[in-house]
Amino acid sequence: MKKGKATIHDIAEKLNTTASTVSRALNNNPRISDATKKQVLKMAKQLNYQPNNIASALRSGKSKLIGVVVPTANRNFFSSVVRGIEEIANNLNYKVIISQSYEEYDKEVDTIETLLSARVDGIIASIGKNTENFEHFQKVLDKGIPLVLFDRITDHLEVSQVVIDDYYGAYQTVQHLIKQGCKRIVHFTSPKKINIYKERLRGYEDALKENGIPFDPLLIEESNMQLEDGRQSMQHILDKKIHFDAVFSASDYAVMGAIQVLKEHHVRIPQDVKLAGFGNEPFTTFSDPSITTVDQKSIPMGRVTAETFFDLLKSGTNSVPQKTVLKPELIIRQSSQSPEEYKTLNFDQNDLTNSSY
Amino acid sequence: MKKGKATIHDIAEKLNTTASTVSRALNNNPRISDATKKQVLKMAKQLNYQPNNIASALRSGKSKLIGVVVPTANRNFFSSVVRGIEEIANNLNYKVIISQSYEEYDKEVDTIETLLSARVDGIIASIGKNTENFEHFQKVLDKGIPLVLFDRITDHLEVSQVVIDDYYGAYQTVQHLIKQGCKRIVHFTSPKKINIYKERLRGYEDALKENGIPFDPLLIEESNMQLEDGRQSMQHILDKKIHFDAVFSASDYAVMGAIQVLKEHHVRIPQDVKLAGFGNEPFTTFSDPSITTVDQKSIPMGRVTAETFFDLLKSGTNSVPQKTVLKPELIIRQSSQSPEEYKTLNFDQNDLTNSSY
DNA sequence: ATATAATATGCAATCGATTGTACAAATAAT
DNA sequence: ATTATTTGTACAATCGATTGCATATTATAT
Repeated sequence: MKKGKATIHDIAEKLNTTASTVSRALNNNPRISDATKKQVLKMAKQLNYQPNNIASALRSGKSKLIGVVVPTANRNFFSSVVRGIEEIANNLNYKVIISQSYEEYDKEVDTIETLLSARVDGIIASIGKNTENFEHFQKVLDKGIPLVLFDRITDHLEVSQVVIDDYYGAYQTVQHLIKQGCKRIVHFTSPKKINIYKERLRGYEDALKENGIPFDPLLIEESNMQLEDGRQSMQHILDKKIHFDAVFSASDYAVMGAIQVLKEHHVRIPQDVKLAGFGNEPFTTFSDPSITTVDQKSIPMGRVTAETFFDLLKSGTNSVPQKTVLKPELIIRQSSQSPEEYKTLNFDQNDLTNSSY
Repeated sequence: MKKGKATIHDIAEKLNTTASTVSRALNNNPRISDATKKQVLKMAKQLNYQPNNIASALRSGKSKLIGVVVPTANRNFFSSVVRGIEEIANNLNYKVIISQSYEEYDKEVDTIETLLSARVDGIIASIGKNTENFEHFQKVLDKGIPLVLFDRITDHLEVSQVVIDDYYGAYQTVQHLIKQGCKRIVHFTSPKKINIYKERLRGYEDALKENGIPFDPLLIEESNMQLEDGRQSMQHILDKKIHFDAVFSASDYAVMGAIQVLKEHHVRIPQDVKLAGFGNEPFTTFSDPSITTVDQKSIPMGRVTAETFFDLLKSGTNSVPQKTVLKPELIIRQSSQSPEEYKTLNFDQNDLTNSSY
């Protein structure tokens, strides 16, 4: 029916006024009388007017878009952070463009480029595992475009950051395992020494030290820490007949793999070996046994990240980079302690062929 | 160092030519000589020129943005579809804005509004469970903006759609369970009779009929089909001492819950009860036992959806809506048949307190 | 050599909203 | 009543790229 979309000019014409007045009225500019505002609003509704954000963005230089770069949206942690960010952003009338880097450096660079040319007002990002060069982020900073990093951060940039205390989370977890009587604790970590894995390793080491348990490099398994990697790491430990009584994995996925392998070898969990992961992925609750893990406070992290971002947006780039550290929470489940019903399950113990642990 | 970003005017000035020539050169317009093009490209690089998509969008009416609405990005299926869409879109130099409706009707309406005012060139969506009114989508169609629906569709709109053959997937699964000897097959479905659940139920019914097995309403459990719902449904069946030997759930999450409850009652899987889900969520591979399920061909679905979308974009809205149906794939795992190693696990059978199945 | 066609480039309007400045009307101050 | 002040609107430039049309240049045909 109606032809092209209505513009402020159409509204102005109908009202025998000008576009500038209409614009100001719509933006609730104090210089416009209430009477005119009311008229304009009414006519806008009548004409089914929808503001053209593109035009507005061009003129004002503000797109009201913010780009969020995550390694993958398909991870509870990241999608929850995004949800937290969206919450805040939408309240402020900003829209969020989610881009995935898929842990690929090239994709990440591309994606930043894309967001910049989409003229986002700022960028929130978590760095991919394989990123070792940060020029693309530096470029963002150089252009004076607000940038906030969360979780996967780097020291190579002067930028606001929001992280959890990975050190503390790991430390608490290992302390817990030790309290459960474990002394030979395997640690799954990544060869990529990005901040989160470095910190978790440090927490592991310090907890051992504090309890007078010697650090044994044989207990450290490096991998990409997906499920399959966890399987291989576990298998590797078993094959080498390394004595161990617990596993602390920097990733929930890897610990899941380890559990599978242990089960296949009829190792009892948690009686013979206790395990803990990191991340509180949903499957850790419904795995059998359920998995002790560290919750990363994803939604709060999203909110805090967004708040940091909007502070930055307001204050301009001159403000000093802020680093916020959130406390993670250790969530103790079956895999690291023996609840009653579990003890009654009575797995067949004759099948314990591997006696090295 | 460099002040404001370079524009085509800056390039033109340096080259002693005009913005229009530069614009055409950058867009590889055949009316510009190769020599000039080369010069322009070189100068663009030199000035670190970055096209202003906003300006381009305003003038051309094409934002090169496409909006994708999913109930939640935090589901393997949806994030994979998005990945498929991105693949195609990025190749064509389009960017994807992902929006999540979180299965909330209001959010969905809002999100569509937001995308429209961001002036996306079109929308790809999967409808939330609670959406029963489709005016917001109709509005998109009325504006002549390309719209394609995938997976969660509706008959209330004349719109291009991409789905898998849910009927076929369910039918195959139930046939499989019957071949395994099952005759009393519980079905978990949703009270929301959206297309996918209707079709899966139909497949279930037809498979039974074809095998001369009577349909028993007592075996149908309706819920929201999250993990907890699956637990409750299973518990409900057990409490009512309804005889059954299999569960076919329209959701992987619900079947996971069912498995937990069955285990708690020391029901042996798959010896006593066989189970199958739908969706091929990652956890179905590493659950114990691993879960038979239906793969929804998410990446291909994403690709096909994107292709359908871009066809529509090219041909204009006058083209007839297309419906594409992809074949899903039944993936048989431990939960529905007895592999060798499983038989040797020897769960304690004395604990079978519930003898009603 | 002149007309015709083909090729390459420039001019200027345009997309729709924003905003600094100018101006008119209304109100207040003298 | 006249000037000063406030209040409300209008004018016109602007953001940066695109594009129909005009024009200049070169190549081809006659």
